[in-house]
Amino acid sequence: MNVKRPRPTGTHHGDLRNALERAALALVGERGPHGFTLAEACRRAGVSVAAPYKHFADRDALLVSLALKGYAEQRRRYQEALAAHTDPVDQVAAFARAYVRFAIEERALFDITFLAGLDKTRHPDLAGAGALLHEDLTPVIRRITGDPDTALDLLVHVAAAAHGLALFHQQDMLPGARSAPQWAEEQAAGAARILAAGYRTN
Amino acid sequence: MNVKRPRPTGTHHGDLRNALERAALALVGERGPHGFTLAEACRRAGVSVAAPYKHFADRDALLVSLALKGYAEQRRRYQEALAAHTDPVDQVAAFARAYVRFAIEERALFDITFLAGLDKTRHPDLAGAGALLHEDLTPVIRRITGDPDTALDLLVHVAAAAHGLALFHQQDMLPGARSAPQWAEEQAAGAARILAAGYRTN
DNA sequence: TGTACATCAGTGAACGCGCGTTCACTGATGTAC
DNA sequence: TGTACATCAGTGAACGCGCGTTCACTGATGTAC
Repeated sequence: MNVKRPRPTGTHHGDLRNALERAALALVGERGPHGFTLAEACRRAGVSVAAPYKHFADRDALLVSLALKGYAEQRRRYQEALAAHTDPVDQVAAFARAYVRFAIEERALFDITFLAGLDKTRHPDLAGAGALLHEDLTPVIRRITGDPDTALDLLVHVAAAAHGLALFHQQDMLPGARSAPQWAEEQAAGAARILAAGYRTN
Repeated sequence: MNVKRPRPTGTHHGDLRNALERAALALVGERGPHGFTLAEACRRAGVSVAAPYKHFADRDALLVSLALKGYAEQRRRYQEALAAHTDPVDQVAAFARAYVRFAIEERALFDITFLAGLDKTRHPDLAGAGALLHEDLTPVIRRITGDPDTALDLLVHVAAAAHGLALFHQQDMLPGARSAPQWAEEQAAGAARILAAGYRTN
């Protein structure tokens, strides 16, 4: 029962596609949004540099595959956050918190979806996956402010605040106790509440 | 009177340091935060690849020099924004607008200061320059909410919202009319006002 | 159950590329006399 | 004003490196009979 046998059955890896994706995530986690190279991922998967081309068209295709997983995971988390509340302001706050939490807990996925510089015009699937997130959120925001136009404004504000807090946290730009992950999450929820309240009274 | 002579006086360029920095800015503007290479900058400055080492210790040193200029320009803009108003909420709104405007008008400088992945622990000057920005802003925020701790919270919220809006704009993630630069600026100011009001009533 | 065979996930060597950096050098510049 | 000279900003050739991608190949796998 050798669990970590390097090559389970002869020359066939058996799970190379996943192994490469895992290696890519690890690389981005260690080295930042642009830290992934095919060659290093192969090294870590214990495989020759030509092997990935049996599973991915090219280097970018592997990143796109991960970006799609990133969008799916985000969507799952946001839907869960929305479902946990009934009051729309609570829902928006929970979304903002979930946004920052995703950026922290799944930093590599977050980096790939937002900071790896993937060209969305060359990979239309990505644009579609991003649009889905938007669709899930708009009905919630509409309950806060009726006008669809200002509703979108509020959504952008909340997402921007969460995004900014996530990046500030990630880049260690927050001083002292504010560098804790919970602080960033908490503040994203707080900012979302204030913004929602501001839009409600308008 | 040949104004654009490629090499004004013999083998001496005369203004190579600046020419390299300008080429680097152009590269980052065209290719993104990681688009700068020493070799390409040399090509554009019409100079051999060894020439930069007479002016910069290495590749990173050139970027650091530009980052410092980026911080200085930001500071100039924020001080100007603050000086144009007396009411602290107006000042915070003007700061947020100036933040987004800097990101748009001086995109390459913005990218280098925030997205090029310069290691601040290896370049302490950068950390110091960032701290200066913080120092200029805290007295203004203190006038909105007396408690220094919540004042810092508000500052982080406003900066985060502006940062997020700037990045969303830069990455073309804002739909339709919202993709205009003025919209992003306007919304940053609006978000700052709402956040400031929220903290005031707390 | 045993054998022949098509499939296809891997190998390993090679390619061209652009990069950052180093080196001995050269020749224009500005200064001292 | 003219000349000798130290300085130093440039050259150009070379280096080693890691990268993405291609290619003919090999050998284990699972299937048909």
